[in-house]
Amino acid sequence: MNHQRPQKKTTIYDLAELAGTSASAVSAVLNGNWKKRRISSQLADKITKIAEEQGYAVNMQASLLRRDKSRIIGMLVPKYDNRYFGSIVETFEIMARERGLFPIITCTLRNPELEVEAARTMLSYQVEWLISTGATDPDRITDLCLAGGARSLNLDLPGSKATSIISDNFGGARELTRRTLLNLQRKKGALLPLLFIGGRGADHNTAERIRGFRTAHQDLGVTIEEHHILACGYAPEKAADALNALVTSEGSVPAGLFVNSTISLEGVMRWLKSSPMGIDSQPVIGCFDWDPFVALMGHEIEMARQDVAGMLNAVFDIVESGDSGDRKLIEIQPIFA
Amino acid sequence: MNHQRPQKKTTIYDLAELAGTSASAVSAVLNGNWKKRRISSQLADKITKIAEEQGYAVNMQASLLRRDKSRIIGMLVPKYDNRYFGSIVETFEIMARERGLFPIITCTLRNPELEVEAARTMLSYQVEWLISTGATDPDRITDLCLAGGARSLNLDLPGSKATSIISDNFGGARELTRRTLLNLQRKKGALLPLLFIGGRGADHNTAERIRGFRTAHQDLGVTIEEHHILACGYAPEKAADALNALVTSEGSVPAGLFVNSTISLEGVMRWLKSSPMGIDSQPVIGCFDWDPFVALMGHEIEMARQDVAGMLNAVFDIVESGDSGDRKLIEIQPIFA
DNA sequence: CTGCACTGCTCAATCGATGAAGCAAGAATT
DNA sequence: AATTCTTGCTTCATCGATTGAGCAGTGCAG
Repeated sequence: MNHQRPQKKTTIYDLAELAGTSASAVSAVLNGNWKKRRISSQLADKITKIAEEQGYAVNMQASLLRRDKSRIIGMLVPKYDNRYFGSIVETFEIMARERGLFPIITCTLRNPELEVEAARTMLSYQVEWLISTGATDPDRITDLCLAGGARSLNLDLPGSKATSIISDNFGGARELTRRTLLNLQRKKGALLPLLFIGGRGADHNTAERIRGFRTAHQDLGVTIEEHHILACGYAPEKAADALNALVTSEGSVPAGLFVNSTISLEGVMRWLKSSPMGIDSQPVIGCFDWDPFVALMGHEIEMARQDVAGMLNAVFDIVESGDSGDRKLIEIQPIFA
Repeated sequence: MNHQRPQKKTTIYDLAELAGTSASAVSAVLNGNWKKRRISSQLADKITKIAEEQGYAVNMQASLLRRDKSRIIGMLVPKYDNRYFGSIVETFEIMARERGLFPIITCTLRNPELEVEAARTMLSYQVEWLISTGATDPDRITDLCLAGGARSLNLDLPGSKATSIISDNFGGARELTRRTLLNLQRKKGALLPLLFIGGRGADHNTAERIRGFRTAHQDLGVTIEEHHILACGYAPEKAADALNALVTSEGSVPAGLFVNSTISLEGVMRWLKSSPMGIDSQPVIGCFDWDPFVALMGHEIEMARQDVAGMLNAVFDIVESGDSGDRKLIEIQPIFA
């Protein structure tokens, strides 16, 4: 048996006693403003040394209670299961730390109730800012923040009550569609309309991407089949089901696909793999989102990679300027390989 | 201009004034032990209603300062850029919340200094437990926790000073190797030794997987080529470089590969795609880790999927039993499709 | 009519860190 | 010698929530 009982925590009072001084001197030394408070450098050195020996760490709860700013920044994110959100979270943490902020992240599993509960918890922890990423009801969260003394921003999906930073979904989809149409022309020798699959018709991003999809077809003079716009949801199975239904009613699938996320693409690829169609009749694909393995799959798949660093730079510009002034919609161009 | 100045935060004193009662009654009501404190249900209802109207949220900093347990559980994770860690983080959050714990997660980018700094910060936030996932120096973190009044566990990579929960790397690699050898035999009609690629030879997991790799070859009476064990690091480029070097010195690559992570696999696949070898001479692959798109790639790739839920159940069993007693090594069997 | 139990609350100390205000002793100025 | 200034600290109130102790008022037994 090896009892690893963690020790009782050291406080500034313990350090003060060890150093034969007062807690307030210790506090002044440890947060670096001992010059302002006219503490001698001998005492400062002594206290610093003792603090190190004792492995002292401030009690943030006590410290933050006293201060007026928490320097905590929260983020709500739907899932960690794809490269887009993974990259958002990782970049967010790095950028927050670079600015001396402490990031807290929570995933809400696309569950509206969890979103609200998580937001409340974040407010309890005194976040100064709350970034709602891909939230189902961002305005609800903005209201909570407003009542709870925090500022809020929306990322990825826009809301109407706070500034929103999103991809240029229209422009990105238009370009992705254009590229995919040309890839298809190269392969088949003709301009043929694409199938749009994945996403929720009700959400802003999907609506804008469908608009870009339409515009790109128009640009090239291609007529869209209206029943080939399938905003069937994001889950992989939904995409597979939608393709099955299409084959049942029409006997085949278009030669080119616009897939609305890597999550949907997972369903599409699974379906294609098990489909009765021959390998050489595999469709040309464009995907709105990026994944490294997709880039390596047999198919040449065109991908629109959302500019995560660009979006988060915009977020932190606002956070640092402290300007939650008027609610803007900031659109960031996606990147093409 | 739309000044979204967040309001000053409501405290229990504000609520007490509004309800014409004392802060202590408000506190008792809001944390649900008003029965114990003999508050009438009329007053309880009144306070609850007012709190809701005001959008009150406790100040956790103040609350935690007073309580003895923080119910905060921290996790250090190297990256968010693959399905394994993504799944660990997501499952960790869910399980923590189910148990009334507040999870804080930080990624350390495989940077030893960041690991230590992040651990210190977590201690400042009064975590009760700190889970080090894939840490480069888990024992250092355990020491910090011990000094700082927290308990610690290691996940994914073991340490010597705290209980560690890891995959059964030996058993998993042995089974994965066996399956890959048989796949290769099915394809080529003969038992041929595999190439091991990826990971760091110095880390426990890679060493154990190499041991499993050897044992599986022995089991089937296949002789390993010693210079075909390439623990070249995890980054994709490292794997590609190692393969290039091999081709330069030997002119070709073995017909079967054991790839030590999806990250390394990314490099391997990239290299294969651009390699001069014909498509039908693509090697048979086994990968220690899982990714949904890999499962869909043209190749039949055998994958050992680490049992994230199983590992985290073991973590929370220990957390809940409060038993950091003796340091054990708990190994969880990976899952084969 | 006194004593005791019970109900329904309030008071005040406390958690640890912070910083404005103040104090004592020596140095410098008049 | 009397005064101001400067240095180097300490004291104490404060942040918001929690909780043991205590206090009025009512009900009921003896």
